Parts: sequence; C-alpha cells; structure tokens
Amino acid sequence: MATDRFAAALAPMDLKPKHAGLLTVLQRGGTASQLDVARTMGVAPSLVVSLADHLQALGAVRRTRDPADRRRQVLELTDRGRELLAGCLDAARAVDDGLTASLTPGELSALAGGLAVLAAANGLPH
Amino acid sequence: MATDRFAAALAPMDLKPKHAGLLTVLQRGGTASQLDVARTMGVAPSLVVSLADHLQALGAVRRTRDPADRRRQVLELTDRGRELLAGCLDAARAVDDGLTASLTPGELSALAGGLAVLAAANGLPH
DNA sequence: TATTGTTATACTCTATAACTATA
DNA sequence: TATAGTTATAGAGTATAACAATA
Repeated sequence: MATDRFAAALAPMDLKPKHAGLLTVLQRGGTASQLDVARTMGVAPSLVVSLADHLQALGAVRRTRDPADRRRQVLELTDRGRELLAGCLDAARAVDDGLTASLTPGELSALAGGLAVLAAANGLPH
Repeated sequence: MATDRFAAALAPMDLKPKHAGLLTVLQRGGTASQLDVARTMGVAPSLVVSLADHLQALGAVRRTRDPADRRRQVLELTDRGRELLAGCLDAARAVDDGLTASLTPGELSALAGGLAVLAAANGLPH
C-alpha cells in the first residue's frame, strides 16, 4: 500500500519510486558512476541506464564521462534534481503521515525505532 | 526483503506468496467462490483461476460446482491444503524470526503492536 | 582480457478484454 | 441481460545476455 501510494504521489512529477531512489543515492554520495549506483540500489546495471536516461531527460541529473576512465559515466544531481528530490521527500512524508495517522505519538516513535533497528541490522540505509 | 525471503521459503512446497494468501482466505472463511476470493484478496478474478488451478493440482483445494448456482466454483481446503498452509505459516514465522532477530523483546512487541494498529486502521486483515 | 555502459531479449506478475456457461 | 468463471492478450517492471567502447 505504501509503495502504491508513493508511486501515485510521484506520478505528477513524472517520476517513479526507483527514480526517487536514484536521486537519493546521488544526494548521499555526491557523485557516482552508474555501476556504483546499481550496486548501491541492488538493481541491474541496465536498469540504471534507463532510470538515468529518464532523469537526464527531465534535467535532474548530469552525465559526464570520467576523463580518468572514459568508460565511466559519472552521475551528478542538478539544481532541478535537488528540487525534484525535495518533492519526492514531501510525497514520502505525506504518504507516511496518512498511513500512520491512526497511531499515537508514542506508538509512532516505537514503530519508527523498531524499523530503524531492523534496517540497520539488515544492511539497509536508514 | 520479507517478501523475497518468504517466496524462497515457500518454493520447496511449490507455492508462491499468493497461494499462501488464498489458502489463508479459505481457512478463515471455510469455503468461498472464486469471485469471493478475488474480492477478499484484492486481485483480479482471472488470477484466482490460475492460483486455484495450481492448488488443485497439488491436491490442496477442492473445486465443487455450487448445485444452487452452477456458475459458481466453490473452493474448499483439503487435508493436504491444511498441511501446506501449516508449512506456509512455519515459513512465515521463520522469515519473521530471522528478520527481527536484532530486536529486543520489548522492541519486537512495540513493533508488532504498531503494525497491528496500522493494519486495522487501513482495512487489512490482522 | 576485464570492465563500463548500452541494447536486445526474455521472464514474472498481474490486469484487462473477450468469451462460455449459467442464471 | 447479468454474472461466474475461463482464456487470451497486454502491460509494467526488471533481469539476463549479447555487444561496444575503453582500460
């Protein structure tokens, strides 16, 4: 349910959840080659190609050949990419808020705490 | 991650998560027409056909024409279906236990409590 | 020869649409 | 004419395999 609602909230920006994931990786890592991104996201390199194609078409990322190793396409967020990422975060917060509206503040922080422990213990970013 | 691990744990029984879902619906409801099951599971009726085909081939469900309305195929768990469902529950518990091994008992019960509230508030079985 | 990125292809999951039998 | 089930088809999402450029 969370993923479906998140996807629906991103659609007006012409983005899908995986695009938001790629933007997040770039924000955290500064720049990264496409293969780095694929490893970080746990997806096939060929998928990063199409995600990056789309984000580049939207003006959200810059693709630059690494002069030191011309096989590498280095990805970097643009200002527009940072704007879109902010929109993704807003969408995520709205979905979370809607989904958890039934929880008391105490239940919510206990849930968030438990999930953070799970993420850390299972090697996920948190 | 949970879904992937659950699917892997079911594979030796020649089942997928949706099959476990269908078996669970039948256990809870006793018997049900395929259309009932589709509505309960929130999937297309055509998907229930293939799920039921597979479960019937495994001997897990019985399909009987409703004599009162011969359009309806009534689904019912067999003994073998109950055995397989028990195996699914074992698999689910094993995945859950592995995934949450890093939580203290207090964190675990707080997490479970929070998720139960979420499920109830969002119309999911719990 | 190995690696990065790309393209072509295929597979999984599931829905929609068309069809059959029954009501 | 409407409904339950079935079959045929299509679409989304993503992986694998083949290929090109560079190392």
